[in-house]
Order: sequence, then C-alpha cells, then structure tokens
Amino acid sequence: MPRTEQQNQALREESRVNILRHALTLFAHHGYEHTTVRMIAQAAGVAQGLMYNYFDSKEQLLRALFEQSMADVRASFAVAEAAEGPAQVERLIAAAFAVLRRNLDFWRLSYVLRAQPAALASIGAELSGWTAAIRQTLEGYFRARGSATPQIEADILFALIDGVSQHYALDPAHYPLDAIEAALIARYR
Amino acid sequence: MPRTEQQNQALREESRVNILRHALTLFAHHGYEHTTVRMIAQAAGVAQGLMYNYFDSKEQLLRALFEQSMADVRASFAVAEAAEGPAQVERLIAAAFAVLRRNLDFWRLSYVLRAQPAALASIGAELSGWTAAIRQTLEGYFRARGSATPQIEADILFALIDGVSQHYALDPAHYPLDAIEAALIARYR
Amino acid sequence: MPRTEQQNQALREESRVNILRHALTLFAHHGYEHTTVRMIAQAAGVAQGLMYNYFDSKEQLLRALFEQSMADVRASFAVAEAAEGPAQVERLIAAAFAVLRRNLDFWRLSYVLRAQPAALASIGAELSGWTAAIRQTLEGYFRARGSATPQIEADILFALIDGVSQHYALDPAHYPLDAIEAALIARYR
Amino acid sequence: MPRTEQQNQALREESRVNILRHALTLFAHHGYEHTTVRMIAQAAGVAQGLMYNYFDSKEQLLRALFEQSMADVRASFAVAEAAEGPAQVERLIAAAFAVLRRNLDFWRLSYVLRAQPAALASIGAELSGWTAAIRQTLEGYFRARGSATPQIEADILFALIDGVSQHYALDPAHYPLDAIEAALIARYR
DNA sequence: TATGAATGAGGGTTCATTCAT
DNA sequence: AATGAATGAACCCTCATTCAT
Repeated sequence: MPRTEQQNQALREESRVNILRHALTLFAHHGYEHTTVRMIAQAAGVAQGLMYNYFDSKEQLLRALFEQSMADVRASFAVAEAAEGPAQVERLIAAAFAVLRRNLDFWRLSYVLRAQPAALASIGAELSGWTAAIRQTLEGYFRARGSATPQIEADILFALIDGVSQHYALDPAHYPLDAIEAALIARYR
Repeated sequence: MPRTEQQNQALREESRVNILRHALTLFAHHGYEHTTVRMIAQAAGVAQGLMYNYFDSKEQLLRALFEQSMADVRASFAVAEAAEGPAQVERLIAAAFAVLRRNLDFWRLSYVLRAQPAALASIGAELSGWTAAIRQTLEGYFRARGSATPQIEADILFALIDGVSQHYALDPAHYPLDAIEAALIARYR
Repeated sequence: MPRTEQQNQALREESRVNILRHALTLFAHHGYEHTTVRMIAQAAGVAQGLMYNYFDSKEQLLRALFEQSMADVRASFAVAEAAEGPAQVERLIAAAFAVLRRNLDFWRLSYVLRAQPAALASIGAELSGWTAAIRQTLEGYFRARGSATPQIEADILFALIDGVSQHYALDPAHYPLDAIEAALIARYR
Repeated sequence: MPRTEQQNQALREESRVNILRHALTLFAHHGYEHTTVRMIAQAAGVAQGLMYNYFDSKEQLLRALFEQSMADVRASFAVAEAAEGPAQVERLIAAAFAVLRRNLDFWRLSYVLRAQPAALASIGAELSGWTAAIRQTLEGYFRARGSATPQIEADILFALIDGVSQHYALDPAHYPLDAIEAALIARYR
C-alpha cells in the first residue's frame, strides 16, 4: 500500500530540512562556489539527485536557504528587541548579538554573499533591506536622544555592530563577544 | 638581433605588473571564482598562456598579488602613521582610512578572501597578522592612556574601523566616510 | 475485503491500456527521447513507478506499444483490403490511406523510430517485415497485370504511398490527402 | 615564437571541419539524442572540450552543421538543375537524386530532424522552405505542361521523390535507385 | 617572450529505475 | 495494485592548465 499523504509530507519535509541544514553549514564554511552539490548530498547522507526534487538548482537552494534563515533571523530579532527595558539603543545592541549567536552560520553565509558578484549578491537584497531598516531605526533612536548628527551616529554604531559580528564569526571560540557587548551597552547607555 | 638581457627583464616586469594590476581589479570586483584566467588575459591584452610564464597557477597569481599589494599597504600605512601630531589613536584612525581610500580594490579583495574556504583564506594570513599587530598597537595606545580595559577598547575600535571600511568598500560613492572619520577622530581625541 | 481475481485482472488491463495509450500519443508527438517516464505517468494520471509493474523498461514499453499498435494496423489493413471491388492496386492504395487516417499517431511513431539508432530501430522490424510484404503483394499485382518491371513498379508505388503518408502525418490539417488518393487511384486504375 | 595568424586560421578551420564532418556522420546514423559530445570528440580524435571552442553548444553545432550542409545541397542542386536538356521535370528528378547521392548523410540527418520535437525541428525550417520551393517549382512545370491539377501533380511527384529518397537512405546498398530514377524519368517525359 | 589551440577533470543537472510502504 | 521519494549513471558544459610553435 502506498504511503499516506501525511507520511509523504513528513518524509519530504525531513529531506528538505536535512538538505537545507547541511547546505547552510557548507555554504557558510566553504563559500558558495566551493560547495558542490555532491558535497551537500554527501553531508546530508542522500543521493546527489535528491536535491533537485526540492530545489530547481543550486542557486535556488541558496535562495530558499536564505529566505528561510532570514525569516528565522527576523523572528529572533523581533523577540530580542521586544525584551523589557527602557533604553532603545542598548536593547538593539543586545538583540543584534543575540541573533548573531543564534544564527552564526547564516551570518557567515551573509558575509560570503556580500563578497559575491552581482548575480548572487542580489540574493542578499532582502538582508540588505532589513539591515538598512535597522540602521534607520538606530538613526531614529539617536535623533530621539537629541543627537546632533543622528545619521553619522547610526552609521558608526551600525558599522561597529557589523565589524564585531564579523570578527566574532571568524573565530567565535576566542573572540570576547560578551565583554564587548557589555562595554558597548555601557557606552551607549 | 636578439634583445639584450636588460630589455628582456624590462619586458618581463612590465608584463608581470600588467597582469597583476588587471587581476586585482577583476578579483576585487567579481570575486576569485568568477574571474577566469581568460578574463584576466583579455583585460590585460595578452594571451591566456602568458600568465603561466610568471605564475605557477591562478592561485599563485592571487598569492603574488596579495603579497605585492600587502607591501604597498604596509608602506602606505607607515607613511600615514608617521605623520605629525601628538595623538596616537587619532593618527591611526586617519592612517587606516587613508590606506583604505588609496587601496580600495585591495581592500575589497581582502573581504572577498575572508569569505573563502581555508585554502584561499590562508592567503590572507599575512594580512591577518598585520591587522592583529595594528590591534595590538591600538591596545598599547589605550593602555598608555590608562584605559581600564585596553584589550576590549582595542577590539571595539578595530571592529569599528573594519566595519566602516567594509561599508565604504561596498558603496564608496554614497558612504559618508569623511564625516565618519571626523566624528571618530573627535570621539577618540 | 480483497478484490477478486477477476477484478484485479480487469484493473491491471485497464492500467496497462491507459499507459499504452498515453505513451503512444506522447512518443508520436515528442519523440521517444523527449518523452520522459514522468510525462507518461502524468498524462495517464498514475504514479511514475506504476509503469514498471507492467513493463520492464521504457524501451519495453515502446516495444509493447509497437506490437499492439501493429496488431491494430494489421487488422485495419486486412479489413480495408478485404473491401469489395475488382481492382487490386486501387484497393491497396485505399486501404493504406484508410489505415493511415485511423492510426495517425502510430504512423508518426513509426517515422520517429525509423530515424533512430539501431537499438530502437530494431523495434520497427515487424513493421518493416510487414511493409515489405505489402511491397511484395504490390509486386505480385503488377506482375499479374503484365508489367515489364513489376519490382520497380512496386518500389515506386510503395515509395509514393510512404511519401504521401509522411507528408500527411506532418501536417494532416492542410495536406490534400483525399484529392491525392483519388488521383492515385485514378492513375493506377 | 607564436604561430602566425594564417597558421592559426588553418588549424582552426581544420579542427572545425573535422568536428563537423564526424558530427554529421554520427547525427545521421545515431540520431541527435543518441550522439553524445564525447562520441563526436572521440570520432574526431580530439578532446571533448574542443567542440566548445568552435560551437556554443551541441545544438549550435547541429545548427552550424545544417547551415553548411544546406549550402552544399543548394549548390549541388543548382548545378544539377542547370544541366542541359529541355525537359524540366526530368531534370529536376535527376537533380534531386544526384543531390541525394552526394549528400546522403545530410539527407539522413534531415529525416532524423523531421521526427524531432519543435525545438530541434525548427532547425529544419530552412530545409522545409527550400523543399517547399521545389514543390512550387514542380507545380509551375506541371502548370506549364497544361496539367489540369498541377498542385496535386506536384504533391504526388514530390512525395514520390521524398519516399524514394528515404527508402534509398535506409539501405543504399540494396535499393535500385538507378532503375527507379530511369523509370521515373521515362514516366514523366 | 608570447601565442592561442588543445586538453580533460570536475562541475551542475536530468531522468530511467528501484524500493519501502 | 499502486505510490512517489530516493538513487546514481551519464549527460552537457566550463575553465585551469599544457604545449607546439
């Protein structure tokens, strides 16, 4: 007897997620170009062709990966940002690093994509839009605080968060993210 | 009549530099993987095979490129850092951005390489060592100023400079680097 | 309650015929190579794997298809040929075109197979044998009529019927098959 | 020292023609789908990749092949048609079979392409246009002769030539093309 | 020194076929 | 009997590299 619709859906979802998970890790660590479809299949423990049951191409896999991770990140950030406490800037800093810690491989992947030619970099458009929005939020916070140059202030803090995030992503085991986070929050209080 | 030894050497050097220059631009803009040997040859106006007279492989070309650019950058930085003025930290900030402006393509390339698998990323070892040294220098400056947490201070400023540099490299035409530089120098005075 | 043996057999036969019918249409219109097993399954409204319950492979499906259609064609032809009337050649011409009209897709398929490599073309052996027999029959007719070169006459008429059939198969909506048939019958009376 | 421009051009032309020739034979005998790029390269005695120095894709190779052969065929036909003699229809018949004999593989290929799905069949558009023109010419001849139904006459002779050509192409060693040609010429005198 | 035609390993992708249910 | 997720061989194609000139 054939599997039920439900069984099939479960099987499919499992395979899809399995492939996505391993693809994220590999893309994040080896880059898009150096990750072959064969590598992903091997890491996921499936045949090479299976990927094409779920994604139209390697690039579509990357896209799907990005969309899903992006959704995760948005959600993570919303939760973190919604945390208690009066001070906006501090909350945003904490939220950014919380998201970074929770989605490290995705963050690495975003740095990989940033350094890509237009075609692939376009995948990061959503990310760029989102981060630009964060920068904008920051600018609003600084303006509300009465900063004389809120735009510059926002650019600076944004670059700072991005720089710290990238340094952390390069070597999470040794980078003193906690201490830096505390220092930044203290400084921007 | 055959060329003299000297003429030959001049020719060789010219070809070598010609190839290196175009390779840097292409690698910086399209990434290492998306830059083909044919593209470099075409941009440089020479035959594909010529590259192999000067470099053992595409990767060796990248290595050579990196070494030479790195030397340029060191020199640029040394000059900038040697500029007059009492304040160490400010001088370093200014030097960093001066180098960034002068070596934009190299800087882009370094961000491209950061996002590469181990094999290629190892090329950036020299850069890493050098930037670590700068971070160390920064730490010394902060210690000399009597900072309570010079290491954290150094990490923060270093991340800040790196973040700003990267944002500038992504869109130099619109990024307010001058204003940010001024603000940073004022802040760290 | 399980199905009776008879019900099962009916089901099987229905599925088999269903698959064969859709395969014929697809092979005839898209060619053997460009018709995927998935396409056949989809057209027939069944799962891909089902085909393998009835046929050992895609090629065996083609073979079975050919056998069955060939049997249909033989029967059609026998009926048409058995029609009243004295004149043998005319009757054969009319029979040939009647069969062509009734089995257009099979005819298309036979032209597709003719242009195939040995392996697949061998499937058409039965067809070739049969058509050779028709040619032989024609030769007998011409001999009976007292033709000086019955073999050549047979070859010519056979080529003529084949050529007309193929041109008709390529564009049945516009080809004046009726008029041509009438002209041929008049000519060979 | 590098090769001269002329030497290079000769090399390229030789390789191009070499590949085209073997591709024609293979396509004609095995069909387009069953001829792999590897097979062509092997038959031509070159590396698989070389084909792509001359043609953008396997399909473009087919196109180029078709264009060139078509030009040959047009020329052959023009020469044959220009031969002495008053009678138009006879001359055309003779020309058609002369071309067939001289370009047997191309003719086979055209039958292969006729049985292809739209995408590839479109390659044969030029051939179709040309043959349609011949049919039209035939119609003119019959009209000039005072035929009551020149269109039907043209269709019939055209189908006849096509049918004979195809039967000859299937088995040139045994098909009595000479005798058939003579018979046809006699009949249409 | 310099050229560019030629090579072939390895990439992404398709699809006939298998098999657990 | 029937399903469709999974398999993997083989396809077309790219591109770093070689080599005769």
